Amino acid sequence: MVSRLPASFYQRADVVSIARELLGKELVTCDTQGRLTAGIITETEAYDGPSDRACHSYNYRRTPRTETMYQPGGVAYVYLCYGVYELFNVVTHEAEQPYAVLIRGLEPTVGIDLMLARRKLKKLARNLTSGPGLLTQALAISRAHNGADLNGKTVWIAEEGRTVKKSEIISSARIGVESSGEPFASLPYRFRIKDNPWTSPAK
DNA sequence: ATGTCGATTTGCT
DNA sequence: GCAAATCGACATA
Repeated sequence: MVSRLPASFYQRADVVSIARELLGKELVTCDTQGRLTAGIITETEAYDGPSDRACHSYNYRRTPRTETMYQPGGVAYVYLCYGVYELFNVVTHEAEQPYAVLIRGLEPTVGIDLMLARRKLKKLARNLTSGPGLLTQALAISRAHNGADLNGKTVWIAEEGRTVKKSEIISSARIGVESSGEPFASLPYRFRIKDNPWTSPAK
């Protein structure tokens, strides 16, 4: 909850390693009223920059939306998906190298009542934070956070969380990227904590 | 200017 | 199981 991952963690070149290492870390937000909400990261996906056709920055595509991905690692990339849901990513690598990790699932830890209220749910269940478009609602993350420094005061990722052994990491193909064609659609860039129920429902 | 499609989720059939 | 919601990016005109 307290000690934030240093910029050096995000600015490494290997986005796949970072996606794996983010499992077990704690994603925290602090809203305008100073209320904290957080959860352990249970599921991630790596987007391998210009060489990855499933990535928004494929072939160095540069638009108002993708501009954030070109910032130095350690900032948030939040974009609107299907015109409806805001998805939260962690920008990695150095400036001008557009790589990112999508956060797809959280195990709620702090401010559960507030998260339930934001999601308009009665009881604690997987659909509170397990899914990329759901966890942003629960933590009140929006495009206002796009470009936010992950070492700042509104959103950050804490080192303490849970230790995840390599043997506990399940890798598989990413979700919703079939149309990117092979080999991109089959790359094992989706990572989950084994046997953790707080992972996204999509297969 | 207009049409299609997407790193998703929900609600209804 | 499938369509709707509806913004940003792209292709075509």
